[in-house]
Amino acid sequence: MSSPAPARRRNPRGQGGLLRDNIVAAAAEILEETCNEDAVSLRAVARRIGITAPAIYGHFADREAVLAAVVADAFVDLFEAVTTAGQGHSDPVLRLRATAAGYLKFADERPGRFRLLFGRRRNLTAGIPQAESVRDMVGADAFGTLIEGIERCVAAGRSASTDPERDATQLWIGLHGYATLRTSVPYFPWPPQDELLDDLIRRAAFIDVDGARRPG
Amino acid sequence: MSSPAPARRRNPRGQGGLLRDNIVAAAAEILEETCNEDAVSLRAVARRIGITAPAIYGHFADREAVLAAVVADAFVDLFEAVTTAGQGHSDPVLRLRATAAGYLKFADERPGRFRLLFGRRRNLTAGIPQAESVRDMVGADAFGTLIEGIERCVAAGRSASTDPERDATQLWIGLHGYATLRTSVPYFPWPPQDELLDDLIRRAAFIDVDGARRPG
DNA sequence: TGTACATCAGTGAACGCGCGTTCACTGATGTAC
DNA sequence: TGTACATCAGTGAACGCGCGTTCACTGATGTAC
Repeated sequence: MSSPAPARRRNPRGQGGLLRDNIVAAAAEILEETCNEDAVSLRAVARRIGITAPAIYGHFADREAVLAAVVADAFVDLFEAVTTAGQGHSDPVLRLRATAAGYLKFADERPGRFRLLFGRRRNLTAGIPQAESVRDMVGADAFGTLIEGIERCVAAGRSASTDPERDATQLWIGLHGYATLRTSVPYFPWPPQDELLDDLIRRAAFIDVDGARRPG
Repeated sequence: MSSPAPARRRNPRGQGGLLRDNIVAAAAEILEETCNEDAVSLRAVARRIGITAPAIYGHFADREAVLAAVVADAFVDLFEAVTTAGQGHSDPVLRLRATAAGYLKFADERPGRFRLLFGRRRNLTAGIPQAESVRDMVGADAFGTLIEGIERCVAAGRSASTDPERDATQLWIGLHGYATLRTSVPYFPWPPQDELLDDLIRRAAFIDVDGARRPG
């Protein structure tokens, strides 16, 4: 694949954590380049940083632990991408729209991480308990951003939603379906993203999107 | 993984095609059991049928060709699952609903094939040209079933859709998003499938689903 | 009906590869005196 | 300020594994005479 990185100066004592970060970052890079989690081998990671593979065992128990660290990072990344995308819009409809676009952007720009998060049913999520309510679910923060976005629209009289949680679920499903399908079925004559996003929001959350885009 | 199959009686001359079918079937089985296309190795396939790996080269150029054959089969399977699911319903709304449920059922019962079809962006779809219109797209048959389903509802005065192609796209996106998310985020408090499916159809195709389920 | 033979489906050994993981080790770094 | 030493981040060789693919081959099968 890639040629080995130049020889690396070894970290000073007590700074082993730096290498740990390098390992996770390198694993994420390989993941993004290959979009294949099986391609993230300890040897490939080591090669990229310029260390030897056994050095990784000073920081992680095994290969699975490295991947788990990448997943944890990716969850944080996704949450940040979604929440920051909506900020800066005072109009609640535009805000919700930007939030939704943030999800699509994450999937587009970090396909490897996106696939890792939502791809093969992993042991990584095996320990996560079935949530009774959205409120106490893992990842509730990110999903809550969608609910909140719809609630703002309702409060502003811009959405006819009577059940923001239910409608947020529909919106998430639509966003995720589009994010997934457009990469796996690229030859489908997809409409422009703007148009499709409007359709999604309009239908999921009972919002007149055109009214927000062309006010007056 | 699995212990080798018992010794196999060799096919009579001219019947080599039988082994070819066995190879594809075994590959599909391994795919379903592991849900991981990288686990479909020629050696594992051979082990399962009770032949040696090099024998596969009499029927396929290489490993990629075996996977391509599985994909081709899976496309046919999906199309059949979707079309047959809707048959037998005279009510157009119930018919559309059953068609949509067929998609979910396929994803649920054949997750390995489903992932292979819509998973990692493959070389397999690299040669497929970008479609200008849905009509001349690869897989237009299966998608056409959705369009047709909506058109029937419109014709029966049960759907307010003014653009069945566009609405079928929304329905597909929703179906796919749900099929994907419910397996990768099983701990989410998903509503019952019936309920969610009604929501999807109602919103995507402007249909009063309750009217069809509780007639009168 | 009997025999020699060509066909070809499938075998078995071997190749070079990258992998996860182990183990004993090295040698630069910081510290104690 | 100088030296001996303990620490520990990282090395290098080795293990056994499964992989895709190649190659020369074998031996049951069907056919020609």
